[in-house]
Amino acid sequence: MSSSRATLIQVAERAGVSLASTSRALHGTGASKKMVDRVRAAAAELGYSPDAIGRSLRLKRTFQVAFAVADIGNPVYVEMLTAIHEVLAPHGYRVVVMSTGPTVASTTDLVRSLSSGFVDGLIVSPLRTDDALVEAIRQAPVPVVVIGRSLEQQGIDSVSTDSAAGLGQAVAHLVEIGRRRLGFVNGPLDTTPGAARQRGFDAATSAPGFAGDHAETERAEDFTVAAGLAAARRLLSRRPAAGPFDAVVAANDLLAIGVIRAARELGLSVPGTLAVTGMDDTEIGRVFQPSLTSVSLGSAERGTAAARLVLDRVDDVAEPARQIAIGPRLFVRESTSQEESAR
Amino acid sequence: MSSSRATLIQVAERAGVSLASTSRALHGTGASKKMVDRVRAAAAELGYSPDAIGRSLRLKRTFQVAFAVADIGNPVYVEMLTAIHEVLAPHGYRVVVMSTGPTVASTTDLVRSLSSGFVDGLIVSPLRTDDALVEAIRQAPVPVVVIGRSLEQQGIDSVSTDSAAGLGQAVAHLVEIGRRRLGFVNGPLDTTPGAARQRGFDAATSAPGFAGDHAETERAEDFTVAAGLAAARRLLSRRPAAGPFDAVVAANDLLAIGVIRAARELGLSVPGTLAVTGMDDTEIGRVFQPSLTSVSLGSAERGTAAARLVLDRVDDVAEPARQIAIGPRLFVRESTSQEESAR
DNA sequence: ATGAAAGCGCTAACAT
DNA sequence: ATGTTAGCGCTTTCAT
Repeated sequence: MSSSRATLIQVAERAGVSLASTSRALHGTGASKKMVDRVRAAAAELGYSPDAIGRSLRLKRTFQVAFAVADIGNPVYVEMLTAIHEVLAPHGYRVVVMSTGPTVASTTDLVRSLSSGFVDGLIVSPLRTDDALVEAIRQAPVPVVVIGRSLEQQGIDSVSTDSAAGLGQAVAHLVEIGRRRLGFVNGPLDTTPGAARQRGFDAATSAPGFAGDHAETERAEDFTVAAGLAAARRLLSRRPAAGPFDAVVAANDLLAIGVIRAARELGLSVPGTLAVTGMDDTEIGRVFQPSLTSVSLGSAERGTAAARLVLDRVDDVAEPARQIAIGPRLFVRESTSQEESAR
Repeated sequence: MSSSRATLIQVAERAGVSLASTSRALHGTGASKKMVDRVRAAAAELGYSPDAIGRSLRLKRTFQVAFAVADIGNPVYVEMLTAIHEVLAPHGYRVVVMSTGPTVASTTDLVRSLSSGFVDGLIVSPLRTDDALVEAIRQAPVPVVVIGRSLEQQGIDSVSTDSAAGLGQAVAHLVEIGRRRLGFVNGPLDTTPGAARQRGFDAATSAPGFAGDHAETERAEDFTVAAGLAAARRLLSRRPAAGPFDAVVAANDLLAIGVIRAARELGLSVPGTLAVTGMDDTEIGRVFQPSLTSVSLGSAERGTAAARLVLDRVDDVAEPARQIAIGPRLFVRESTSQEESAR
């Protein structure tokens, strides 16, 4: 750790020119070649590097964008973060990771804290949403992009996906491979994804064309492996009149892994006796044994889209709110394949 | 998004008092109750919230700490990030995530960029280290804490772990459960962890007390599942004179998962025919099937320790460099247990 | 093309 | 206890 750093004034003195010329020379805006050389040399001698804070104060820009999520441990958010970073870094933006906590109130507080002005924009993926949060977002002093639910109506930029339709794809696939008695392990219903996925499952299994014999939901406390394991134990211990479950749809990959572990405990082979699908198409699901059939909701694409929206918004504040939708897409893997290689 | 925000001057005008009194009243330092009430009221009316940039410029503190890693997708770093966040957030610090890229040069650049002064400290976990990086860290204008290799000699705060010893624990365990022909799937040797783990494996398998019959290394391109799969295919296709491998030590959990997938391809049961150990004790390893025997290097603890070091350093710059070591610890799970429940 | 000077929002030293 | 004022490092208008 060295002593305090050189300022622009010191560079100016060293070069024997004015402060203004020094600034201009370093930015290459309207300065003679001679001036530029002279100033550059002085800056190099002093090991000068511009101060981000002074610059921000003057420009009223911090070159920082925050990404706020409930749980950075969830692989979905990590994927989004990586994608966001890739879009923003080339534009000179740093990404600040913030933890919201699971409640709406804590998320709302965080959005309100933006008024301290340490970021130029925010990308937030709230697990739960209410009117207060929506209002806080509208009042926010910097652009906010929401990943999760469409809030175009409310005049908020958002990137959404149709997880209900995604659930339909999973159900359709299971029926197509001959499964008839479906269980659904969902997360908490009061969360945005939980509610959407429940709607999707209910719609798919109550549609006129549904060829299955039975459909039943069990709710996990949380979108985690442990909660999925517990929920699956409860679900699989029940014996529907139509016969034992031959497939379980899980609301995300972590829950699906919990389901598979529960199946193994009960001596049910996957996918032989029990086919299992996940959602989010995570790396962990892809490398799991058996690898997980999963509905991709385009985590990386959503991150990319959100980052682009923020970038646009930072430049042009006036445009009307935009909404970008990323379609779900099913990837079939071992956990629903009849011809899985023997263990 | 509302219009521009109220400043302290505006609050002062509204309250009809001086700027200084306003600042003091809001901080509760030496102001009468009357003054405090008056100012608070004015602030509330205007919806005032302090500007982080103005404050930073004056205090020469940003209340930000950066965490720089090569690959935020690696679960180890996510665990560290979570731990760092938990320590720093209560102290009012935000955490900025930065991506270094895999090379030393890019990491060195990043450390040098600190001179722009947008953070009060840096926690960095470099995959590779060289003299230039060490020098850049010493020259850095803010405290830097290194997670990975002990750099106490160089006067740099660091949090290390003894992964070589950890490898010894894995080898000892395998020998103890009767395995005699060990393969080692390591990552790149020119990385800090790769080199340390190689030393650990070599030391453990060439020690006088080593009861095994054979020990051989195969190097993966990278510390990932895909690289582990490829390396394991190469390793397992070889037939040592002493007989086929009955155990593989992997340099981390991701590689171990790759090894298990390769074993399955080749029809080798794990742990029956082939016992496999990982390292890092990640969530993904714990929920994998079979769950992974793994050497914990205390990712969360290292993150916590690093965050505390930065915090101390921000307050007191003068203290001599400190080095904190977190001991490795073996967790035995299904991938090396003889009595694994049948699939 | 160059220089002088204002001012971004805040805190703290100094004066009253 | 309260007010006045300087100044953190930078960019940019304005004048030359």
